[in-house]
Amino acid sequence: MAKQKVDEQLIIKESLKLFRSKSYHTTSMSDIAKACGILKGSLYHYFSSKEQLMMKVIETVHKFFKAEVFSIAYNEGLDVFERMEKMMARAEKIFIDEETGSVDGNIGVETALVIPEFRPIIQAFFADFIKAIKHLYLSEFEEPKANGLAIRAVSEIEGSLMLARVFNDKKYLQKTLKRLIKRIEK
Amino acid sequence: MAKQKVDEQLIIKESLKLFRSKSYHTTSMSDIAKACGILKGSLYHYFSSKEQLMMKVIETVHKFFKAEVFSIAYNEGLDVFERMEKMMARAEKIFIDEETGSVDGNIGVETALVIPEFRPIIQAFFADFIKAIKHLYLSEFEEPKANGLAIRAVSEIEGSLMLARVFNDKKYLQKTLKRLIKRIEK
Amino acid sequence: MAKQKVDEQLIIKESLKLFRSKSYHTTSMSDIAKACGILKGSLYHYFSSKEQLMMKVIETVHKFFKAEVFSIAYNEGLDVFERMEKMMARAEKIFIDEETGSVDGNIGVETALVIPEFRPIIQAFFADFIKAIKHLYLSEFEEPKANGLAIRAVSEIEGSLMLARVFNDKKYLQKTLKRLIKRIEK
Amino acid sequence: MAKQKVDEQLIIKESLKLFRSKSYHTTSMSDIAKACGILKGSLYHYFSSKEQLMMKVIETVHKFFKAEVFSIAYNEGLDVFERMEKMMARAEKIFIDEETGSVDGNIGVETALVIPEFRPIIQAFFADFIKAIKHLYLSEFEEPKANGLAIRAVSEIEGSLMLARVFNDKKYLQKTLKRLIKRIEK
DNA sequence: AATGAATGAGAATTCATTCAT
DNA sequence: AATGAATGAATTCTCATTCAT
Repeated sequence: MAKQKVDEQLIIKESLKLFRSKSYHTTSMSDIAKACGILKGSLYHYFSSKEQLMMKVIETVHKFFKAEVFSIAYNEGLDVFERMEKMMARAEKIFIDEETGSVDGNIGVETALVIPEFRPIIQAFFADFIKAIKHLYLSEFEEPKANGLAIRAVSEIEGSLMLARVFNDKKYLQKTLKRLIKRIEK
Repeated sequence: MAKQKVDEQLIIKESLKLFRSKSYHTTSMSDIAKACGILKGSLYHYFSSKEQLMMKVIETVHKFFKAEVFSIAYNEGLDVFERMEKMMARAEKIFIDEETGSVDGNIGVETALVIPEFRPIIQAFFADFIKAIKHLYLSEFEEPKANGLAIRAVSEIEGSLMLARVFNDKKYLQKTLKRLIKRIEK
Repeated sequence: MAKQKVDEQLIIKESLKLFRSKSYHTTSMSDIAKACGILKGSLYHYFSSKEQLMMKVIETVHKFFKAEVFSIAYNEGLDVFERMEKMMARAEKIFIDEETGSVDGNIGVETALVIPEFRPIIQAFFADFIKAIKHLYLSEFEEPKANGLAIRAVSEIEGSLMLARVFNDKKYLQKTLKRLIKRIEK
Repeated sequence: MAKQKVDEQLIIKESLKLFRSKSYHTTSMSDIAKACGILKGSLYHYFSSKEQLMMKVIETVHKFFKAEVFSIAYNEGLDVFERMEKMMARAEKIFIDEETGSVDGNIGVETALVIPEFRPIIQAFFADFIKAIKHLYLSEFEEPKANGLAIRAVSEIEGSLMLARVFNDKKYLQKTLKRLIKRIEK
């Protein structure tokens, strides 16, 4: 590791890692500070509270998915099937830790929901997720149908993500992603 | 027998309520004691630790689902469609709080991933869930196919449960359950 | 073990074992109850408090040493050397656990001294210990000298008992006891 | 540097006082914090646990004895008798509280037998104590004899320390120390 | 006598946060 | 910006003791 210049981005990156693997509640500010190579007190120069930090983390994830995953759905240069294929491939890469092969959580959505402040940003994330997939289905289906299919797709992804974590087996997720791609083909 | 204010069952019941609405980590032993009308220390008469208590809670939920939900899948007195219909109806009732209409968290899933001791019991729960649904699919499909469909069904249920919580709208769950019933029909 | 009829004596016996191996402060009433095969609350039928129990334990040890060890010093049927020899042999047997060969503490005198109520009974014990040895020395030495030698002997025994425990090696004690016997011989 | 009320050394010093007068088990972290003028939680800035603190305390005592007492035995500038005399005088000053005149407990000996982590450090302390006295005896006696005499000397010191505490009378210790000095003379 | 549920005070420890330097 | 000492409230857990049955 290079001698890290600590900045907001680094803190968010390290927090995300910890929140994903250990969940929000079992990650302490101390853990985060240690991961960043600074002291606990110094975190408060960048973020006024742990909740604030978490919100920035969720927003960052949201932006990242927007730029790296959801955007693919709107890429006019590819056909619908190609877009779905690419999107699912990208999502897979993000959800599965390249080094360990283990499946990382979605920042512990379940736990996060306990804190009301987090709800709107989590909602925004999933709304965009659904919207992107719906955009693809709209090429083939009418409005209410396309929306339902998108919700179902996101449900399947999130549910299989959970099973993958519970059983410590990325296959659960991978099969779902493949199935979703095929479903477009028809 | 001595003066008896509470018993194991009451503590488990109150803990379950709290764990479902507030999550494991944000529920303190103090909260539980208060809900039971006893003092913190008295809880340790019944359960040697918070983790122990949580395990009993998960086991209780597991047993309850076995008796009240999964068992329906094996009821030879009904046809396969009726069984699925009944099962989903029963699950719906359990997942949705009758009084508030809000969707409760799926106890422990989050913690299972953080506290290793919980993992096996959570796995057992989902294994039984998948098995029950697979049993229904086996009337129509061969072994590997039936298993895949069951995993997919559980994924959809869990994923839509999550969306229902995120958006505070039970419809997400209800639509999924209905869809699963219809899927059998065909 | 035969089905123990619980009585004061049994409780004292089991407490002594625990206090000697684990010390007063790290032995809980629960530990004692368990060792006796009864419930915590039942202990209070026999002893009004943990301190009360400890006092009875010390007194019992005192009486036991009086009857089994110190009395030997006053046995006119033996010569002084024989008495010392027998006394030390008896003490050795008591201090060293026959089964494990490990050296048991003196009910944790150090710890016990923290509680003022225990002091007089502990003093009485050591006063009698010194008196018995002094009685032997009086056959050869005058009053102040005999007393000094006895105090020194008890110091050596207690000090080497401590070293034996610290180094987990009964040799420290055994050598001291042998030396004390030889010292009489001259 | 930040606002500084206490430092590691102060905490160790205050802990030592308390452990010596009240023993490890009856001294709470709260007691220590109070003695240092800080809050309980702040102690954990300096020591990660009570056991850790105790270990540092024992080590500090050990170092102190090494520098202030045991070192005297190796002082080539003095003859053997002078060294023993000085060493015993120094030890006396340490064992007897100057203000109260009472004999303080020998920190940790009791706990060493109950908390396994402490045993090695307590053993190291006594090994060094024996070694120092043995060094003096080696000027007059051969190897095995010198060792035996040193062990005996330490036994006498520790045993009389205990009697001094039991009878609340420093004479027990003082006489032993004097006797040990005289024993060299001959 | 015995039970065992309940108490209530107190233990060690954790942690988000503040703030003087 | 950064430090790191200090806070103070909360957390899990322990334990001697009480008492209705």
